[in-house]
Amino acid sequence: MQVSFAVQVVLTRVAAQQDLSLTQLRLLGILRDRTPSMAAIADFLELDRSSITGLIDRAERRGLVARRPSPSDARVTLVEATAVGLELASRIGAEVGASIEQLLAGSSATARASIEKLAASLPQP
Amino acid sequence: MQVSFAVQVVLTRVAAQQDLSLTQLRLLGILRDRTPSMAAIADFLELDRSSITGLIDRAERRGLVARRPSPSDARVTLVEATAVGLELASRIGAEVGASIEQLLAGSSATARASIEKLAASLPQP
DNA sequence: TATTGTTATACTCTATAACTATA
DNA sequence: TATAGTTATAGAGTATAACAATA
Repeated sequence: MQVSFAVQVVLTRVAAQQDLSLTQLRLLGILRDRTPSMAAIADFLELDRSSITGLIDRAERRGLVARRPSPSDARVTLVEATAVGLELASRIGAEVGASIEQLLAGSSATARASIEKLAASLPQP
Repeated sequence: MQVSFAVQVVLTRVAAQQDLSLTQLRLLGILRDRTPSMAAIADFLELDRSSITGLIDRAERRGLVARRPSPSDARVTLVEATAVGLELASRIGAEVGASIEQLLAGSSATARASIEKLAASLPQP
């Protein structure tokens, strides 16, 4: 639990530096390599679909993402990161990586291996 | 990060089962063995003092905590868990412990030792 | 009929700024 | 003057229920 909270503090701090919430940070992470539907985003984040509407509204207002109609199903709206959003996502990814690395700075190779093994045993990410 | 999110999912689920937010869950955890001032709670949770007013209002409305004047300083309000709040905190503590234990079910003794060592190396909890 | 996304509504959580009561 | 707590206000995040458009 301590480890968990330490990581959350790191993520929250990195997000706050870019004036983002943890949810917006996770959204950008999802959009780095995908262009999911609203429903798919709700599934990823385990939120109700009605919550996604506002989330995407706010991200769109900031120019980080854009809505696009699905070519195959007129009911579906796809969401993609803009160039600005992708750039920010990339910057955040690097920052998070560095911060986690720093968190692990004092831990041995065997400790890291143990944690990786634990992570692998967890329910699907 | 995977480990961190897995723990957060556990905590959020346990809190939701009792119709509590993660913040209310943390509050109850704090009050298990303390009767802090409003300001001290703000420090623990790293939130603004104005946020604590509403947090305690809602917990008080649910009968989980009670405000009490400080005997030594008339400006200070102390917060203590009620019997109901303590009972709930205890139940939640057991539930969280069991869930984390389950999360670690497949991991070896050396893996656990590594994680404990990492936790010990982290900035003060 | 079932699914997708939105709207309307309500609540929690959080912060900033202004205020009061006390020290 | 400085500190503790509250209020007013604003915004993000979240859910439930009802709805329109499409499949």
